Amino acid sequence: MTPADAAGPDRTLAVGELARATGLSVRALHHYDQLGLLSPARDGGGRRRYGPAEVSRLHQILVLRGFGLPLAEIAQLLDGTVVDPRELLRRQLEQAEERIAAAQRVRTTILAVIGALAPSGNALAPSGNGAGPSTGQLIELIERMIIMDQKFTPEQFEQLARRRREMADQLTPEEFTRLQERRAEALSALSPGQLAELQHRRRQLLPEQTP
Amino acid sequence: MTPADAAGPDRTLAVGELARATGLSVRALHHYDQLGLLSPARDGGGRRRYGPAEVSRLHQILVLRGFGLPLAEIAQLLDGTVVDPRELLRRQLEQAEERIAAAQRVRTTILAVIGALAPSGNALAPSGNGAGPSTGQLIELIERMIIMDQKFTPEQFEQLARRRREMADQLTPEEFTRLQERRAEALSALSPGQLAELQHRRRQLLPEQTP
DNA sequence: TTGCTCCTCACGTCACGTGAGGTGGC
DNA sequence: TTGCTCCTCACGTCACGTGAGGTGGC
Repeated sequence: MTPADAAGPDRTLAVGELARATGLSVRALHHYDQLGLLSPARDGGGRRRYGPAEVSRLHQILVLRGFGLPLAEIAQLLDGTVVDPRELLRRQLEQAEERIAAAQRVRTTILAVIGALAPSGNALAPSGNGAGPSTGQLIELIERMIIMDQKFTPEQFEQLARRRREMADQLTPEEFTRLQERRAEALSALSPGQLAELQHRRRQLLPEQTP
Repeated sequence: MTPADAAGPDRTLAVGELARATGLSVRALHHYDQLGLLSPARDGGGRRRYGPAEVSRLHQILVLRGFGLPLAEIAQLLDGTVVDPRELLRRQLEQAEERIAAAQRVRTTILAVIGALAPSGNALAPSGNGAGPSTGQLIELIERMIIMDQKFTPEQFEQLARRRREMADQLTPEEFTRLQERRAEALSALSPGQLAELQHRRRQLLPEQTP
């Protein structure tokens, strides 16, 4: 027994223990080690041993990762190099708000599509009349909902949804297909410039921009 | 001039034109071609030519991609193989709502941190007193905000924020550091089981669960 | 001796980005 | 002849997942 072994109980964790404790994978901890983000000491056999300092640092890593920061930036932050924290907060706030807005647009559109698919009130029934809507019809609907979303207020939108439901009820599948074909033709007849404009408008709606 | 050349004006687009029109990169269109997701015809020189059908299909691809669908699933959908559209809508709705909730938690926390950093009302001033908050202090704050978030109502939270601001004003940097050190010690003194429990609670708050 | 945990390569994933090196049409 | 667009490899990115093959402690 060497003097170094004479200390108290081991307050250190093996990689598997830490993984179980944090819900991370062992591989993730290996990864952090490779990056130099979290490099524990090694025991005689070369096995990783995480002490209080490492546990605490991992703690901080997880907090920052929860904010959506890339690991490289987390490393910079924790090592005190570069980066203005206030600037960082601003950026993360912006990104969070963009994510909220984008996801809300998707949510609104999906809800509208579900509503339009349920003329009799139950869109989620296990296919009462056979196969359910075709993919083509679905995409048609989605596109229309996206266009609707910003041209009308929710009230107008509700009105239109009702009308659309009535119309859809009267269309045969053949008519629906023809409608889609006419639409594809109209689109393909656009000049590149017109197409660019249309796509530009579309892009303004989908990825960014706070409503 | 061969008979095949005698047709009307070319209603077909080169890859670069389509890229400019849609805002996609040429590389992305190449990628879709490789995947078999969108494979245009080729001219004599082997160059891609996108006709009305391809433009229309790309249109649909972009709509579905905007929903967050992986390209592989988009391909299945458009080829009519597999996949129940209603099941898909349900899944995408769930995911959108999870994204909203997660991003809102992050937003709330950041706003609270910014508020706590601004005892004199202006957190974004270009560093009136030198360097701004240290990373350690920032992480301390963030952690506290996360814990606060679910233990208190917004009103209680406001009260605490005020008190915390007063306290922070009275703490010297040395005291702040000591506080953080004590916290790290307390954490490292936890048993793996206790750590697991703590991390489990944390995980329930951060990634999933609708508030 | 049998499990269990640990180790280090090393390739795979996803949706492209980014050159590298070369060809054809205006 | 000079640009511009196009082509096909093919490696890089980000945060790991997933075996592959082998070793050490209870």
